[in-house]
Amino acid sequence: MSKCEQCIVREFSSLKALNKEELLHLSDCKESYTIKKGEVIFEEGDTINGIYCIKDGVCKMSKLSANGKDHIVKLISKGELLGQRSIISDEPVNLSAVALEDMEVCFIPKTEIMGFFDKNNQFSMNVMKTICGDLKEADLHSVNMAQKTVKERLAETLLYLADTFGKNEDDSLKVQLSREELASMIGTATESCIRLLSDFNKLGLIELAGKKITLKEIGKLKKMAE
Amino acid sequence: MSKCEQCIVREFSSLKALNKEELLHLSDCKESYTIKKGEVIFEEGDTINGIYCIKDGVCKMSKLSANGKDHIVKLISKGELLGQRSIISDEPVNLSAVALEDMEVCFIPKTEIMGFFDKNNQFSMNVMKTICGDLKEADLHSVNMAQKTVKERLAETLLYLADTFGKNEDDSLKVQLSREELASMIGTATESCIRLLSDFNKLGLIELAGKKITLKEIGKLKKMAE
DNA sequence: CTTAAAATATGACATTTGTCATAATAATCA
DNA sequence: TGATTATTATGACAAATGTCATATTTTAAG
Repeated sequence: MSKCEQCIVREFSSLKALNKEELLHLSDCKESYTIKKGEVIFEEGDTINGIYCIKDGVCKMSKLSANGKDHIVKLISKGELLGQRSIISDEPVNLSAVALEDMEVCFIPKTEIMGFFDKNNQFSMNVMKTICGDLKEADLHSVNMAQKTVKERLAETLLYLADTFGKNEDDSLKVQLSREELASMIGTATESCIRLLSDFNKLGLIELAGKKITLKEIGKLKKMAE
Repeated sequence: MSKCEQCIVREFSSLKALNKEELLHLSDCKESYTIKKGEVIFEEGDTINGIYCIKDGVCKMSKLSANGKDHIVKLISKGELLGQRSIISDEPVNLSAVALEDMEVCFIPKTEIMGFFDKNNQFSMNVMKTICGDLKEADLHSVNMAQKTVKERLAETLLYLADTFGKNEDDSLKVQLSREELASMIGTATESCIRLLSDFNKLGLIELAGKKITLKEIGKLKKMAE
């Protein structure tokens, strides 16, 4: 079993507040998993008994809307914790988590986390700050959904994907989403998303090669996203 | 100066975790204000040096979108705390707060709040739970904005207003929003909002009398909101 | 009370977006 | 490899929504 003390990823999450003793204890009770692309980590409504620390890979967090469509609320990647809200609120999770690539995660039992909350004030503050950041993001996201056009949202999302998850050597976006997934992120019909990507392509803003998307005119895309 | 110890509103917020000693101290350093309808409590980008505890009244929390329109993200009323996110993140506020009715609020300095975080674990947990609840709401809100039609969002919002803020003796909604404000909540043009209200009115789902809106067919509205 | 200003309402029309059909391409599997 | 299926792409059209013009009503100011 790998040691949490030597795990670099820990430094990027609230867990950085833990001391040596706490880390040793954590190493003993955490469980490491490998999750294959497409696999479900948990589903909306599930009761989870701990949180997941993402060591590697990206997953989508989505919610089923009333009309039966899946809406991707956000993407989560290396260094982030999954399921904090559910544990703190003591409620089932309200979003589903599905791996977009092969992932490495560690599961930390609820009891352990609650212990940290109890004894490590800095950890609590870190978690609180993270959730506050999430809340700010979420509010901004609502406004964008409500006020921006589909075209603006697509441009914005492409830029976000490039900024957050980076590019391959050939300059194409690292996270590969299907058109359906991309549509579900920006909140539109798959066909509309495809059509707009085509338009962007024809305008020379992006380049399409199968599933690969390459941003060509960052400046113009930024202008387009307003 | 009123005593926090005897304030009933406190029982509805995270502040319920405070003990007698803490409440006495709080009474000394808090400041009570009256805010008139339409007055600004703070604006997006302001640095605030504490949080506001709403004793009475309702205010709107809004964000300016890129196209210059104000979008109302949520309404806050009696018993809620304002500005927690900003204080915890140590950042300017990201939403503006404007009174929709005359309000009574208490201002609690940041130092005081930070002290509670430090010494009162239950208070911290309460705040965390509140923010987690807000986050869940915000995510749901995003999905609704992205997936529901304007009509559905209007029906939903009317029901929300009735549920959350109640009705007057004549059965009309207690919180009075202008058509423009209502439009800005559901994320649509003012004219579209007016038009749909007219439609609802003609269908007998609601009744319009000036600014007053009365819900007539709750069941049908619920079905409409999906 | 009268008048000006703001808010609400409605029509006409343009634009955006969704839906359904179908074709073209890519991915998967026997 | 070839056949089958899923994904991507595009056209045609319908529905939803936004915009602008202009009444009508309500509210506020003098």
